[in-house]
Amino acid sequence: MSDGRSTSAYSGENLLFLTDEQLRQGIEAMFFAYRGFTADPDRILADMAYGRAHHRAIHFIHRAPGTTVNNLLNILGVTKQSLNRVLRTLVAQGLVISKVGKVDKRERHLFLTDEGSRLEQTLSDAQRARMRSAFRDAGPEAVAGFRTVLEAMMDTEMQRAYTRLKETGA
Amino acid sequence: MSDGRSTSAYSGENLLFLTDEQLRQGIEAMFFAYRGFTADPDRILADMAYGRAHHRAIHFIHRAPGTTVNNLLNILGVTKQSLNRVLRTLVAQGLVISKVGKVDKRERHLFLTDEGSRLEQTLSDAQRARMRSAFRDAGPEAVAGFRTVLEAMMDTEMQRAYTRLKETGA
DNA sequence: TTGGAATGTCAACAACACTGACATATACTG
DNA sequence: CAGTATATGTCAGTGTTGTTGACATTCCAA
Repeated sequence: MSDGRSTSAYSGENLLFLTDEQLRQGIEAMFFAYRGFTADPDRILADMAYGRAHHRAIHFIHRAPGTTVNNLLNILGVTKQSLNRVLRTLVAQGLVISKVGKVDKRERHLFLTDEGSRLEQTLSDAQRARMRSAFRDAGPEAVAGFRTVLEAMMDTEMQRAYTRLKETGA
Repeated sequence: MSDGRSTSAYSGENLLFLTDEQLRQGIEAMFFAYRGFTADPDRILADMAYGRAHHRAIHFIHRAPGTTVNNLLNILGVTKQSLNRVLRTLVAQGLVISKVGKVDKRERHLFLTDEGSRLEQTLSDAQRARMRSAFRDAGPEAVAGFRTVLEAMMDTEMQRAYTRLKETGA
């Protein structure tokens, strides 16, 4: 499976960007960048009783208000027990409200309260500030490439979820 | 702090890629892509008694054989207690050996055993396969942009660590 | 020799994930 | 209506990974 430098044997095309060394640099770049990506919200959350899991829930409830628990479960890719633990605290602290569905009363639709929205703003401002700085430094072409590679790296189900959210937001 | 659509007010330049909506898509792309990025090694490790922390330690020991514990600590960004727990199991299971330093006997230099190297191969083959597929689908220009944005997203200390590793491997 | 640096170890704890089992309410289907 | 399926919530137990704090050991250097 390991190519070594065999990829450079492809004659006409320039496939040097697919050498093992290039791939490894990509892997390490993902690792270090993801640390930076989560660092700012993590710092904010550390002072409160919340963690990264709360941030994720709040983010996607903000993004798709009225989403059901099941929908959120699929997006976040965790078990219902794990999500429920997070949601329970968020509801108890008054950051999220859970409304029984009108057409299907088994479903719970999730919304941020004003306080929940405020926290979402604070967290996403911090995260966006870093993303904005990185985007600005890199320029539009680099950003387009960044998005192309990330989309190609997702599992297909997540590509669908991502695309659905993208279209919602536009 | 929140720009709204104010970024589009910049007259001459095309800064539409810096709107809040674009930034949010970037944030979500990072989230979903990182899941894909770790999914394959995680599946392999789930069958063993190891987790993602073991993978990271093995990766960087492979990358820089003979690295000291302290050096690894800085790269991984965890406490020595947390790393020590991982290293202890890896040494106990015979995947890693820890050699007392020659010039400074306080230091421990870390190396993979043959078995450790085999596991590293298995894990990195899986991770590289996904990265290779994503890179190939996206093309060289996109890959260059991907790397540019990720580097801009790192903390400065991590940029240094990343660059140092990059130069080592080249 | 004293102080500081590097490392290791023990203990306690928290966040966040997992599985498995079970409860409840609702909806659909035959 | 009876039976099954779905959506959600909850309890109990477990594992990985991270954290602090405290303390011992070893070694180098002033």
